[in-house]
Amino acid sequence: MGRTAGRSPEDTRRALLDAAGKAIRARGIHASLDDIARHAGVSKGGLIYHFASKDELILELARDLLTSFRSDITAQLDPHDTEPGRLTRAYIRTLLAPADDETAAREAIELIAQLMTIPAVAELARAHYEQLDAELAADGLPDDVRTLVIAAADGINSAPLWGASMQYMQDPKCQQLEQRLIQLTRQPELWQQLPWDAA
Amino acid sequence: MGRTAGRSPEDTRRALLDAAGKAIRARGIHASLDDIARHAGVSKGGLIYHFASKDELILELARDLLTSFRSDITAQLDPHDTEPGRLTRAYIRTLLAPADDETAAREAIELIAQLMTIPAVAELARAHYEQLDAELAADGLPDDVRTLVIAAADGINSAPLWGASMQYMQDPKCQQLEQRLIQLTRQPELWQQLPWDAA
DNA sequence: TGTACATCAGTGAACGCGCGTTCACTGATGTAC
DNA sequence: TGTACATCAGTGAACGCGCGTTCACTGATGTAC
Repeated sequence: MGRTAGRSPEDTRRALLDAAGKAIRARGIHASLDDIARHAGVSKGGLIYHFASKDELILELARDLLTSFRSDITAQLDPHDTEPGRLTRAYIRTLLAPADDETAAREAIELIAQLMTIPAVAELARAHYEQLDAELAADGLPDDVRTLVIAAADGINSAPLWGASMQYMQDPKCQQLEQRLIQLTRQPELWQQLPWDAA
Repeated sequence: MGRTAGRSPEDTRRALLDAAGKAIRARGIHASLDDIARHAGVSKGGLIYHFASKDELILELARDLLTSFRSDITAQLDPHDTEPGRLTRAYIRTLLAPADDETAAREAIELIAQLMTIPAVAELARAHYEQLDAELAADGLPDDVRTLVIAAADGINSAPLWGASMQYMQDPKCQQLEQRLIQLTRQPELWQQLPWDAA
């Protein structure tokens, strides 16, 4: 019956990716194409017109999520902040931002964890990770402080993966930690000048 | 043909769980029962004799992994250490221990991430998380230091999930961070007395 | 200590169904003239 | 501005196959006497 009235092909494609994300979050990687397609208001054949196979759909979904994760970080860059560590601060804000409705950053991360079963997705994620890691390394912070701060942000963010409730990150403890991590990026000497034992 | 010579049913069960872990790590949750069974030297019917369904096999595997993760932590407890934070230190050591052959702790964690698709596994993991979280909270450390230290350990440990190479944790940066996190659990005042801005 | 019998620990063939993929068609959209 | 035609954006039925589950059967093990 041809094109569904009032929707461009790009809209359909977008709807399919969104539906795929929602379905896979709910039912895991097993979510069927038929199910995904119907939730996007299209037939299975229509889905396959946009994405040649299930693997391709999933790969595109991963690409989409990784890209939007990266642009979430960029959006958190403070334009008035030109000090060393500005990207690291944006990273912290992105990972620790409370989960309001449209901040899909963390949901994206959970979803990526699911998609990792497909090798092509794992490879893609690895490439994104390396790129971001290199940029963070060039952000002007000393290694030891950056390692601490990034690890702590990653840890808070991945807690829900292991069973922590989603409200965990709203916890005042986490909010306070976020403030302190950001302060450390501004005053790395606070950490470095502590009387550390020799390793 | 009845019992295979020279192996007790418990051995077979153990072999099936191990094979399931290996197969799922390699091929994801899609790994077939036939494949798992054959790698354990048993037929598909033999597998189903021990585990009534695939979901049950996976649930038992998750139970096994979570239990061994927990006992890995206990094994890292220092019997001479009776100071506050001793469980936290064992936790740090467990998560940051370099991956030698038989320390399955981190591999277990990666595998659990895969198994989370099954709701029963997610529920089980949540229960384990809550239990451990409660014990860590009762470990005698101030909240802010514990939150930092646990988050940092979690972050380092979960990095390979997102694409970091497995050698990442062998990195001197991570080794140094481990030392410092442990020192912080012994001298929490180092962290608490830093001149923090008011939130 | 040998024998009978129940149960255990499997085998392997068959079934059936969910689901990814293919395919023949089709109505709406865009473009040339 | 209307018309013809190619292409786009789908539909929906059918196929086929991988895989989880069932089932009838069986040889080894354990136990009672």
